[in-house]
Amino acid sequence: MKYIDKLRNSGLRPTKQRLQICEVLFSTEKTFHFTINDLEQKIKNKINNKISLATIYNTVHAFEKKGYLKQIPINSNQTYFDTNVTDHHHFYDLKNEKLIDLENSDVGPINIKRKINGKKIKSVEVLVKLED
Amino acid sequence: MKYIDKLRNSGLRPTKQRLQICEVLFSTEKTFHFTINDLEQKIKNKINNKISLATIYNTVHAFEKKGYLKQIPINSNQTYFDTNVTDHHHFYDLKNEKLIDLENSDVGPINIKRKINGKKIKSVEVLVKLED
DNA sequence: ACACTTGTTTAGAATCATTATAAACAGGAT
DNA sequence: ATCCTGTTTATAATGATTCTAAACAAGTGT
Repeated sequence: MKYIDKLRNSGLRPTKQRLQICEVLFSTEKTFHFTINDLEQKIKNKINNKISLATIYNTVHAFEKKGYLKQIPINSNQTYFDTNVTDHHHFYDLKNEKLIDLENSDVGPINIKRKINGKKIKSVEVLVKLED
Repeated sequence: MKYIDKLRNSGLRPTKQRLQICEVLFSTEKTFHFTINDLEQKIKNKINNKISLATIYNTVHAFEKKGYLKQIPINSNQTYFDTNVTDHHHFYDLKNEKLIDLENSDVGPINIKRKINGKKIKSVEVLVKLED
């Protein structure tokens, strides 16, 4: 079962709650953006039972650390996550405060010419802010 | 006096406190990154007298709206601002939680091929995360 | 110079996302 | 089944940001 692998890989035991979180995050083909609150709501809707915020934060952060989720760099009062962990970027519509995926092919290769001593590049993320 | 213009342009009256904030933000040739707390400290050091946080937030946000300051899109518990409002990008060193400027010429032109109906691009920002 | 209106500053309270706590509970190895 | 250790939970603590409302200052008109 792939959820169990994801959890074990993230250093987490496969508990009932965590499997339910996985179900919400990873069962659909379509990827999506979410905040912790969005996720809490989705879980409440899907199963008929709430999972405490502490558990949700905990699990999401473990997945993020292992690369099963990505944080989207944006200044907002809430942290946004993405279930799409492939290399890609985002539009951010300032008026609606909505994120839109931007495929890598829509941006073209980004070649960072400068090097920082002793550091390697973990990710390159482009945020395109939109206004009316 | 250019500070007065910046303030008036941002819809703010040039008060003593706001001029002092301007002095800290815009008097040096060298640009810098800061959080609201950093700024509060800098002000305390520069003048011998504190300015209330409400005033600092207020002024910084007005400047940001007018483009005299830029928010740096990054997920952190604090919001980062940049006095460098030219087109440029950032490295973010995950270990030290430090930002480093990345000149446009070190990234090369970024051409966003996809268009969103009725929206125009306000900014394109690249964040390069660094690890050891 | 004075008074008046309206914008500003301030300290402190309120809010809200996130993190910490510690007690009850559950996995899973033996 | 037992035991050890990790997990869940409700709730409290934290900390950045925003709100509030009272004291104050700018700028205008007299």
